[in-house]
Amino acid sequence: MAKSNKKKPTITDIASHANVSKSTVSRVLNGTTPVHDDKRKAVEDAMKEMNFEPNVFARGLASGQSLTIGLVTQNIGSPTYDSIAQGVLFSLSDSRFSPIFADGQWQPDIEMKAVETLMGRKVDGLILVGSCLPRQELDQLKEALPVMLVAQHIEDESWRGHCLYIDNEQGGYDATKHLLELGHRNIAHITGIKDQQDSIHRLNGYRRALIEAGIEIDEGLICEGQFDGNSGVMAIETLLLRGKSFSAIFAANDMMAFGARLSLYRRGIRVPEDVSVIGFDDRAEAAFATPPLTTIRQPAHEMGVAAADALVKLIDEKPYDLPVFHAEIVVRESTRVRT
Amino acid sequence: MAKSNKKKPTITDIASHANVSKSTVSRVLNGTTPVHDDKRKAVEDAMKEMNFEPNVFARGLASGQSLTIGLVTQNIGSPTYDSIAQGVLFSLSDSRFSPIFADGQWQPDIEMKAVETLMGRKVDGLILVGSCLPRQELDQLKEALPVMLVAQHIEDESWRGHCLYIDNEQGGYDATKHLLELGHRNIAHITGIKDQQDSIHRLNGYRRALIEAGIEIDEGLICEGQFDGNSGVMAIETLLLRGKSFSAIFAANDMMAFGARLSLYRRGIRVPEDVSVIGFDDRAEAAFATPPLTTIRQPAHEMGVAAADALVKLIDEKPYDLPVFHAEIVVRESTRVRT
DNA sequence: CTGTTAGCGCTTTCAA
DNA sequence: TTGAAAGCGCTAACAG
Repeated sequence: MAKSNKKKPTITDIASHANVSKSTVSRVLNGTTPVHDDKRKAVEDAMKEMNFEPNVFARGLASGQSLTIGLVTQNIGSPTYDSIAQGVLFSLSDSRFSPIFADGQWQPDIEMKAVETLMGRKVDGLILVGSCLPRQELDQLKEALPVMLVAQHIEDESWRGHCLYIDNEQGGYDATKHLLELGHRNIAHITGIKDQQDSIHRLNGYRRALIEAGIEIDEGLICEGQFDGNSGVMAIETLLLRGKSFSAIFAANDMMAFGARLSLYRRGIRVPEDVSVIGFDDRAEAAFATPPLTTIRQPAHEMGVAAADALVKLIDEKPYDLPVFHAEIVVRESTRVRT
Repeated sequence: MAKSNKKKPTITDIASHANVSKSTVSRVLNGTTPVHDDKRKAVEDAMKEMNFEPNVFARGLASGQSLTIGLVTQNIGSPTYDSIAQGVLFSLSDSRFSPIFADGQWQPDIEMKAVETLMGRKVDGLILVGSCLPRQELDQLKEALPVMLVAQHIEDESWRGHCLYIDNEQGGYDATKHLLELGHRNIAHITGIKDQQDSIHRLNGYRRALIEAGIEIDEGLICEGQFDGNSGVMAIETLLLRGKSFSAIFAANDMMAFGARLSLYRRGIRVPEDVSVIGFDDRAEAAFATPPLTTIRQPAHEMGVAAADALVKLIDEKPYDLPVFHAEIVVRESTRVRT
């Protein structure tokens, strides 16, 4: 494509070139109404020949559809969410929709602004990844346009089919169970951001596994983290300060697991010989940590793809069903039998 | 915002409400022509009161401007590029432009398609991060609309002010120099993807530092990698297979450094006691690796911000100047004096 | 199945 | 400075 030596052709040009009316051109463009094969052919040829591309704005103005979908993330550049976004992009890349991004930065008011920007651009649908918006706002949004929630679960009939998530409770349970099966009894847990859904569920899973195993929960073994590397480091310090002894740690995400592992390393506490460590997320680095980190993998990319697919179906008012996603444990070398 | 109980107001509504013509409303909206203060006030009040938002499509159709900028990345979800994208989003979030994304996946033809999609949406400007397009295509693009290149440097007068990059050669030089200053003489290098600009420059920096230090370059100490964790692992194997001895490694990015470190760990070769390792990027995990990784930091976020700022200025035909970015070394614990 | 006819909401001459 | 009027390119009734 060079600089436009000729003006871009419009449907009017195509119409006259193909000896039909604008409407007919529009019809073959949108497939809204049957068109005779010969006319269709003529139009298609003309479009090809003249290198026609419909004008998005004219279309949007006339139809009210924008052929864009809005993607709201929290803290772009963060672990799992990136992969989800990636999946969304991937899926959308061969649909007729284009994505527009906005970031909520984990703050409801910023997220609201982001959503409004997107709505201002008349997106045909919205994908919210890890939204922080209050339930009420979400309900209103869903009322206004097709919405998919990713990495979030609203337990209400009205949201059925609009939420895509993994069972974090189960993930937390599996992680803890794995440690239990290796013979560990004193298992510490570094939680995620307090009050955050994922954190709570993972913690609950931890509790359930322990209780099922008949182990009394020692609240002193539970440390609050912030999902970042530093809180992993701090957590170990806290644990040690509390004088707690433990032979295994379940961190609510990989970054904190890395931090914890570093803190142990600094103190000469070996992983996994002295302490087993398990994370959550399976970031790219997990497989190359020393030792490679056992963790819970979220099928983030797949979730992104599924979310986008579902949203497009939703917009088109076609039926769809949401695949069920499971977190799966990836056993590597940071966990081992208690000695 | 609830379900639209009322239709959204248009400038016509505002006009009648404020007792002026549509044109006047348009003028205060765009500030294209002076408007009397009292009329302006009336219009602004009406807009506020009726909660007016201009329709993007009508605007785009009438003006030809879309108020969107296209962001083309390679392999979203990858290290530095993410942060750049993040910076772009950040900067754009309080401009009048919204970003649209597309991914090139490191493949010129896919990237070209991505660009075309974006152009189809009439973006007002384009930011290409680590583009793979041939020079000729890029020239044509720049001819057609405002373009900023990030993480790429075209040395030509015509591209001055359109490229944002760090000096990778200098980064490679600094990394190697650091190792040299610690007394290392046998320094291995794991390169990035062959023929990729960044890789080449980092390699050149490595060479220059060695030559300056009067060390003859041993091609056997240079291993080709792919920027991923695995190639780091492989590189060490190759090096060992070649029977090369080395006391330090400069990996062209952090992921490969992690891989290399893991491979050494598996063999009981200690870092940094036996071998020093330095990476490039300063990913979030680098600070929490065991031991924390010495690396070269790219100010990715800042570059994204700068690129977006510059592009907006470019679109508005305002003057701007590009800040100069430097890679800086972050010394942590994976490198130490040769013993 | 196809053409005609109105707009969609805004910008932009052109006069006044 | 302001208003009137003519589209921007396309979709969507409405007849035929």
